[in-house]
Amino acid sequence: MMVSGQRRTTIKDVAEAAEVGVATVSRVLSGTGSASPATREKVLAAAARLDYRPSALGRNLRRQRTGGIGLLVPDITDTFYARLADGVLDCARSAGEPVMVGVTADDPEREAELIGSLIEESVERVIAVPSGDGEMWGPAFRAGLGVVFAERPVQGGDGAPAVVADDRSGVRTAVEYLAGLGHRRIAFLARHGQARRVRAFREALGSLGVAVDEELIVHARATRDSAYAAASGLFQHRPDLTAVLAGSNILGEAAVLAARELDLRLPRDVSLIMFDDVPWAELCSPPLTVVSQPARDMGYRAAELVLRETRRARTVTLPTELVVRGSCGPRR
Amino acid sequence: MMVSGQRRTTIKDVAEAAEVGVATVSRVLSGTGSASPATREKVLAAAARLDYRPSALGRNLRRQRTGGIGLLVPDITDTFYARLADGVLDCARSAGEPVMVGVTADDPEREAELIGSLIEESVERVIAVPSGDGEMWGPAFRAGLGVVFAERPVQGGDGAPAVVADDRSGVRTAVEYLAGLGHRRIAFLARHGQARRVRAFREALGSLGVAVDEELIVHARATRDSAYAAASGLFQHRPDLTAVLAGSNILGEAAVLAARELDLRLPRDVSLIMFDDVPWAELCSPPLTVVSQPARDMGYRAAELVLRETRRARTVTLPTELVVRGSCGPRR
DNA sequence: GTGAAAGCGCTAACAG
DNA sequence: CTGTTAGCGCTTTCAC
Repeated sequence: MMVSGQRRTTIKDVAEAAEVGVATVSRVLSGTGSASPATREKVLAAAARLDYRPSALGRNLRRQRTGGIGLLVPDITDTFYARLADGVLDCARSAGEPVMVGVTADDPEREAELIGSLIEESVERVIAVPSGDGEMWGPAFRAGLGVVFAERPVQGGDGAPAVVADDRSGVRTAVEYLAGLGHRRIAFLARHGQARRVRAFREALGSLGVAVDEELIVHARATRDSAYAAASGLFQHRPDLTAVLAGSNILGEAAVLAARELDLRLPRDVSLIMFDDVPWAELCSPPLTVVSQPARDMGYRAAELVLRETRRARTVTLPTELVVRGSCGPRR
Repeated sequence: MMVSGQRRTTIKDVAEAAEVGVATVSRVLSGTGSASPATREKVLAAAARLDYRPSALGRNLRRQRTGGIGLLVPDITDTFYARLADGVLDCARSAGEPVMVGVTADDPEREAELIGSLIEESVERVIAVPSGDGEMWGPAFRAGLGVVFAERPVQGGDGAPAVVADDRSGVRTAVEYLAGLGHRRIAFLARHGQARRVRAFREALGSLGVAVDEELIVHARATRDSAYAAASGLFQHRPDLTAVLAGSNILGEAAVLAARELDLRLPRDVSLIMFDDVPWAELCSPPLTVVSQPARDMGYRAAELVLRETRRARTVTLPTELVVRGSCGPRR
């Protein structure tokens, strides 16, 4: 029977069992250096017999570096970030690296705390969807962290690499499609932190010769409640709008709900395009036209980047695609 | 300008800067033992000035225990598990514990690998949705890991605690509701590993005096493709069924898609109840009647449990609730 | 109240 | 090819 307070099997135990020195065990097990076939066998056998697992703690402390990578997302419940995380996790797993996940709730303060605890854990690589303006990343850079941003680049990001979707082209394509359907009063539901998309929205409108109506650009915080309030408020204050571009799936969901609540029919009364393709977009009534983003790829690429080299700052831009379904119609 | 290869600030640096011994620094910073107000100040000041963060590596190695907790889920992309993870992450954050997340894809082999790497990282507490029959958990128990299972208990689980939803009552309520609507040919779309729910389904049917038709119990693997294949196959092979209970939101999604593809109308041609309430259930057409599960709470409770004491095995069962919307109708 | 010193498990020099 | 040894950063006796 197994007692609860058993000591962990250490490299020393293996060395004794195999009747060799600890260094030899280390060499054999880590594949470094050389060892005679005979000793190699003895060590392997002993290790297997004792069910030995080298302690990452000891190794990391000695080598002065931790393998693990940190992942900071605003909300793991949002399928976009869940898919992003999935990509990161997959890449990390094939590299054998553990991943520490933190949820920032898009709150810079919470983000700073999480960065702090990552540093404390000696995590030296982190992939993050930065909150706010990414103002909390100074300490991280100073601590020598290898950072790759995802979804949103950071302004004064000291040239930290980022993996982002092609917002400009995504927004432009959506707006042009809407304009082609005759729409002129197009609203944009944005989350805080989507400055790039808002800018792209203004640009797209401008190059189409449509005047920008600032009231039609509405911002929400990253919660379902805030999203709903924003969408509902928009529909009520501006019953003259004929189309909406939602900056995220949460905002799209809110828009569908709010429209339904106010008895606005899609696409008869109002057309809707949502950023990010999610499984339910097809199940919705009507099926939603979306700007799909390669969320999983973004995560995977970010992980690849952070595992290689963070020195040379690059920004990887991944393509978006307009997926036309049934939520847009001609201007009423 | 900051060079890249800077050494991490250690307790020794702080000791020197404060002109005290390292032991004193340790005592002050960890709140252990006593120190004179004067030294206390000096130490705190030095630590703040140097922006010192104690290394969890050193601490854990010395104390022979790691704070962190491991979290193993089948699929972080499934909103049920994402919400579960969210609960865990939230609880862990308020306890200041880092969380390492792994995706098992419901594959026992992958699960075993992940368990191994958690042990290697000296993680000593783990929350897991076990894959398969949970046959890979022997080594974990042997290694002295504190394990709490979530969603599914493990049969010979050595009395490891588990936090689960009340499957029996959830299934029974759903089946009774369907039966009350006149349905007799009720199918159950199950994921592998949902043996409890299948059993409950048989029981519920039995106590209602409805014969169990084994062909109406269909199993799928934990992927969207497999779910769709199962749902589609079921509808095609058994056009006589009048109601379906889907064991997960992935299976529910598949059922809606498959039904639509085969031109079966909900709820006219077939009634559908799905396990797990998700945001899109309301957006679906028709809105889906569901058995809601407190996914987030399950995660939170599991984290609380694993952070306290794992010794005394308990199984926490959380209630489910039938949320009636529009996907069920009287037998056609 | 405080400092010196002994390791925790591991790897990388350095001898042999 | 292999064993001995010196730490990595930290906490914790144990003297002072």
